[in-house]
Amino acid sequence: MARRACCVNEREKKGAWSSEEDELLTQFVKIHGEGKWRTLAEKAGLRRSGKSCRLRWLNYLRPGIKRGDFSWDEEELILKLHRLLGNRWALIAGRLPGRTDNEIKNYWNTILCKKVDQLQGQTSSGLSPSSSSSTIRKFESEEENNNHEDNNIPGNEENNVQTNAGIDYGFNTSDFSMQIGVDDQDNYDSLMISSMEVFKSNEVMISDTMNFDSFHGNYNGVIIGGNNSACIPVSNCKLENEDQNVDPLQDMELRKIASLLDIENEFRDLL
DNA sequence: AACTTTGACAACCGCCTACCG
DNA sequence: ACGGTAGGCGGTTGTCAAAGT
Repeated sequence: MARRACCVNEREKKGAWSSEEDELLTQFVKIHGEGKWRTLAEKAGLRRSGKSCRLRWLNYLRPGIKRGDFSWDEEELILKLHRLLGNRWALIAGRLPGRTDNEIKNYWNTILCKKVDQLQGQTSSGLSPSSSSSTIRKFESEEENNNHEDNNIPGNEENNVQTNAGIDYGFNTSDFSMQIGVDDQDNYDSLMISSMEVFKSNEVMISDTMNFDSFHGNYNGVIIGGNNSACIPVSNCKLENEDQNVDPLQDMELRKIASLLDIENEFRDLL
């Protein structure tokens, strides 16, 4: 269903928040609580969209937000979780107390992905061609994308479209690291997906919510790999004094993913 | 000193799902 | 069942300060 752009309002202010606006929002949330952001914005006299208020509160004004540099432990944990979860920043943030998904995403995009690239550069000689970053690319064009779409579940119609229990890996075709590693489009054995180099399964179920746009179904002999994860040395680490107050649903999902990928042992300390 | 480039990060945008009437 | 809204999420952009030339 097509949706109109929400919160389109000529009167709405955009751009950086002033300290006065921050104060207004903080006071109002303290009194009335979170939620109903649009009405909250109106009642507080803020010329901001509900979304903008929510974002500002969750990312900057909310109590307990940790600011400043990431510690080495946090960095390691992000690398490890990213390897497990891909770009699921909200899930990753759930494991780093005081850090927001936006902050982690920014940190990854500006710092960590470069480090990972460097690591891969140092170790690329030991990588299979399919797992080196050079083989990871965006779809070059809409046409190319459509070509894959046309071959959605190649030669496998009767086995196709096996959705499962809502497992959502959150990848999509705009994920820079996703590729279909096939020259011959009938050969999907080398299907490559970011961040899960060790993904080996005889029957991988991909849910409708995977946002692949063009890929749904069971794939035999799928190997999942990606430039973000290859050769990252991941030591077992835990944050010092880590508050383990983790959302049980997130916890379950982590377990589910690790189990599906058959990498529970590697991530045991996180689960 | 002036200009350009780069890095960091706050904020926005568009899409999605859940929920409600 | 359907349509509209709110909230959530990830990708992307805009902005500004620092670094480089």
